[in-house]
Amino acid sequence: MARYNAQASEARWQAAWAERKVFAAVNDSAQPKYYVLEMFPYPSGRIHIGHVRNYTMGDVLARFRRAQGYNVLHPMGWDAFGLPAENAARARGVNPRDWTYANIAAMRTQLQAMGLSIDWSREFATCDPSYYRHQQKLFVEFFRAGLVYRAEADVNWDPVDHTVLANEQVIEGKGWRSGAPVERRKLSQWFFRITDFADDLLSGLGELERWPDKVRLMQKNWIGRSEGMRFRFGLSHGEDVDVFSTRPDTLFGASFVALSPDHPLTQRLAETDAQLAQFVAECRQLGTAEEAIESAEKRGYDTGLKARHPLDPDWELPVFVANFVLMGYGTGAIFGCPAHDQRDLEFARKYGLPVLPVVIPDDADPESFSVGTEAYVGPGRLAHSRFLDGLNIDAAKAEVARRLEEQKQGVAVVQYRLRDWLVSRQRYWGCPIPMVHCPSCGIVPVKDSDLPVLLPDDARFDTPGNPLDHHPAWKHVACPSCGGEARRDTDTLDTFVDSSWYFARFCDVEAAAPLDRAATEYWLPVDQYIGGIEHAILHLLYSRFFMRSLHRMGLGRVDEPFAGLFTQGMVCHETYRDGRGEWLEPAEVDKREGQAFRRGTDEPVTIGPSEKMSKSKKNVVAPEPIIDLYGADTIRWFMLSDTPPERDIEWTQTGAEGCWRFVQRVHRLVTDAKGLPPPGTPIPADLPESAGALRRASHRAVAWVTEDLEALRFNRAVARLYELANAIGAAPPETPEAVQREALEFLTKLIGPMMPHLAESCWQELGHASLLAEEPWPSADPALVATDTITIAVQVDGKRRGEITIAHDADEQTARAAAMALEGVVRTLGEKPPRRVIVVPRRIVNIVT
RNA sequence: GCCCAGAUGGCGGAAUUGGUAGACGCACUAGUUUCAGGUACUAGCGCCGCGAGGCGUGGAGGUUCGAGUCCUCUUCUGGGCACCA
Repeated sequence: MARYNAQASEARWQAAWAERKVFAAVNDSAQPKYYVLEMFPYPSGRIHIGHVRNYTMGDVLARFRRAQGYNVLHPMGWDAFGLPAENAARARGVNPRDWTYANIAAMRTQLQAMGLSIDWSREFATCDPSYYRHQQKLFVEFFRAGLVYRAEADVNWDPVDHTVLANEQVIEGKGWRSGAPVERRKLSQWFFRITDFADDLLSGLGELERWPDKVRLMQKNWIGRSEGMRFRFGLSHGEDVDVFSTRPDTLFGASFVALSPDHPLTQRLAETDAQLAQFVAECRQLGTAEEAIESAEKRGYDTGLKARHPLDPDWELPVFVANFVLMGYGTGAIFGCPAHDQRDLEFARKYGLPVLPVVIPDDADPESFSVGTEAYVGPGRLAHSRFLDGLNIDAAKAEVARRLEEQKQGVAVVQYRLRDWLVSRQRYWGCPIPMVHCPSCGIVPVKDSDLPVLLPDDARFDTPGNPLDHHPAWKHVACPSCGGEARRDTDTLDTFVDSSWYFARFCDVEAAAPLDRAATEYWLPVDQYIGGIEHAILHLLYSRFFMRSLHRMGLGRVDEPFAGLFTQGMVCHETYRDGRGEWLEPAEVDKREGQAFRRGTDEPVTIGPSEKMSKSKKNVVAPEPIIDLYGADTIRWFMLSDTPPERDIEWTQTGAEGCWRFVQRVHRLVTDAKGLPPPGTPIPADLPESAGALRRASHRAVAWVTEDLEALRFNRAVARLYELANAIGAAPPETPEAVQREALEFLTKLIGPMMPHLAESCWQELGHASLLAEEPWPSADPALVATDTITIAVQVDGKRRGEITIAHDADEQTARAAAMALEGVVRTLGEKPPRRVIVVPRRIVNIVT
């Protein structure tokens, strides 16, 4: 019998699907819609095995929902702007655009070889001018709506490469490429006003029921909402300083006020205080360079100023500048309450400041309770706090708030950790910011009719810094407003902007406006979004912000872009090292009798733990050779098998071989079936007893696999399909052919979303002229899913002593009688009469002595 | 340091959500087929024990007729945030 030829089959069915445009989504359909999207890839040049897992999962869902009758949108695009293209240009002199589009072409071919049910007519890359022109248009809209603004900001500046670095690109205080110590510089930069939506982004998380709790929690922490008070201390030299605190209840435990080294008052004081200036400079240096390494020691500088306590004008507190007070949070100044804040405590101990507990645990004595090296942050009642004494924390906060607000000294505020989103990048390969700086008119947006602002083709990459800024002509333009000489903004947008709305563009890629209202309102939100956990905060938060902004600007109505989110695990592999400790690639290793050797030799190799695939450890497995050897269906099946999709999966050669064997086995089950009746033959009414088992197994498989796919439990669906294949293989030869046909058709349809090429071949083998991809999902007969007899366990005192098989609707008496008659039960009970018999219908019988 | 998640055979994992622990796959063992390798097929496969039986879901307690599942404490592993007042 001919083996299944995956290569021939896969090419053939891919062509058939393409020819009939099976996967084209229609924008006006009476069917319910289903939008499934995997996070689009960066065109690095080749797909890796993580992509294979990601896109396989999305494809299973897309095919499954399509078979269920949904109008499915399953598009693909390219997150095509970014640093690697520019680095390639610098290193090898290639044009970033040529490099990117060549990579896209290569990866498209590879993805298509996987047989994904993608509507390729909607493909675009974010570096297409036809995409980024709309993004520029949106930027102008954001600008007009006041949602984007320009401000001075401290940035990470690489003095060798002459560019701003993202925080992630600063490693131990040094530029990741140049190795030069990063400087902090104040530069004028563009910001998106994401903090405008802080509360909305936070409360919206509550409705995202089909998001992992973990991601919602991470976003919640990132937004970092704190309720507290901002209030004013009068200073001895006549100025005021505002502080923020979440614990105004501890105000009578205050022993100092501390300013950030970057606080404006600090700056002013430093102008006339050389020692302070020196201290501030030291803090700055520590700021970026050492922060990550050392969990910095608390250091302070006593300014000599005194602060008047807001609730007692006769009480003076020393004013310090302290290295642990951040300018970027709250007001950049705090009051220190050492007994109830760990940082304040460390600071107070170092500088000999008082430590007065004012919140006492309920079981402690206010007079003797003291704080040693651990600040007390638990619940309790106020003490040593005058009119607050005896109150609980919440009541004390309320009372302090009432008094300070009455005195106009303070106000209750909500503080967020979230900062506005800095989107300027001094890079070439990104979306140009469509703004013009005019000496007389200021900042003026480029006219709509002049969009897109195209990247110049003749930029040079042989000097450090921003190629757009260096370009001799590009930045010189006429002011859109007055027509005078002006200068383009030479920065490009953070690539996270590109990915903050691409899913909305997929709804109508031809639209003349950035977004087509009707199309986005039909398709959005994305019903199921699938991608890596590494985007849990930034990309997902930015996209949520974008949709809210578009709503506010009247360009959309959907606030939450992704109704369902699934974060899949990574693909891992064992690591190998030779005797000298050098890493070896999997292809350099042979395994025999559980030992590993360098291929073709007896030199032993040490097997290390399974880890995320990385070039440095050489444990990378490329998908192409696997697809060439076994076909796409085998690698898809592997990715879905065994490991739950949210966990890391380990790639193993033996596992892949097992999947390949199953491909062959399914094909054999179908081609070996002899004398099947024609498609559509009804099942005979009077089935022999022996046929019932296969029918029930088939219908149960349909029910269970459907359930599992709806819940994205692919590994369980795979296990059910093995069971069905086993049941078909084990069916007695006299099983009626119509029942065999039903079982084989179910098997074929159920594997369809996972191994679509094999399934098409089987479908054809079973005598069908149609494409399986256009066939509806099967449905199970509930009567056949339920069993008529069930086997339940019988326990004596909680220990299993046997099992009984009874009718599924057997009454308690029958179950009890059957249980009591069991040999094991009789023997265990002996002479003892049971005290109690617990019968849980369809579950268990437990006899208690 | 703070927050979150997890721990089940040699391995990946399943367990109808408090009711037969180990489905399904991988690996392994024995046998059949084959010149041989592979494939395919049959049987076995948590641990101890010849057996009856006993033990068993990181560890220690607890609730319950009954706990992998619930509660308390604890150990380890992974992840996120990191001076956020």
